[in-house]
Amino acid sequence: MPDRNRPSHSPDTTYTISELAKEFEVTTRTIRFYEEKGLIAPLRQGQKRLYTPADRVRIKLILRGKRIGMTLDECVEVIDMYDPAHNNSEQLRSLIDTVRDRRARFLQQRRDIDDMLAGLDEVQALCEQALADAGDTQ
DNA sequence: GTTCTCACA
DNA sequence: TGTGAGAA
Repeated sequence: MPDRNRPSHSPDTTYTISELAKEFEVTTRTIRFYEEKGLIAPLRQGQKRLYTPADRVRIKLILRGKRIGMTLDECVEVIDMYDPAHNNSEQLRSLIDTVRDRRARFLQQRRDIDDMLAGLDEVQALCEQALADAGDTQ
């Protein structure tokens, strides 16, 4: 546990793989797997991996994307949009299109989830009504 | 505890 | 999309 005494918001804080694994409730194996897939690129201190706050954010984004059903490749696409590695105006226009497209897909996904939740509300209401009716006849 | 690689689903 | 095992 390096930087035990450094404030967690310090920009040069680093994390070990086990710290991040514990924090995000994944195995160290999983974090190495993400690295192998090119989703993160931690620093090295000899053989040991050292994760920067930026690496930590990337892992957080990966796991968030995963929770909403995105593939790792899709996570990469979204994460890369945060990267200001694009410079010329043609690339920037292209990025705006990508963001627009991604936004549209997220919005559709949100509408789908809302509809599914509404469906669950109906099912639950029916169940509760059925229980209440059964109670009346006993 | 961490690294890597190979196999496996 | 990961996990488990074995060896270093």
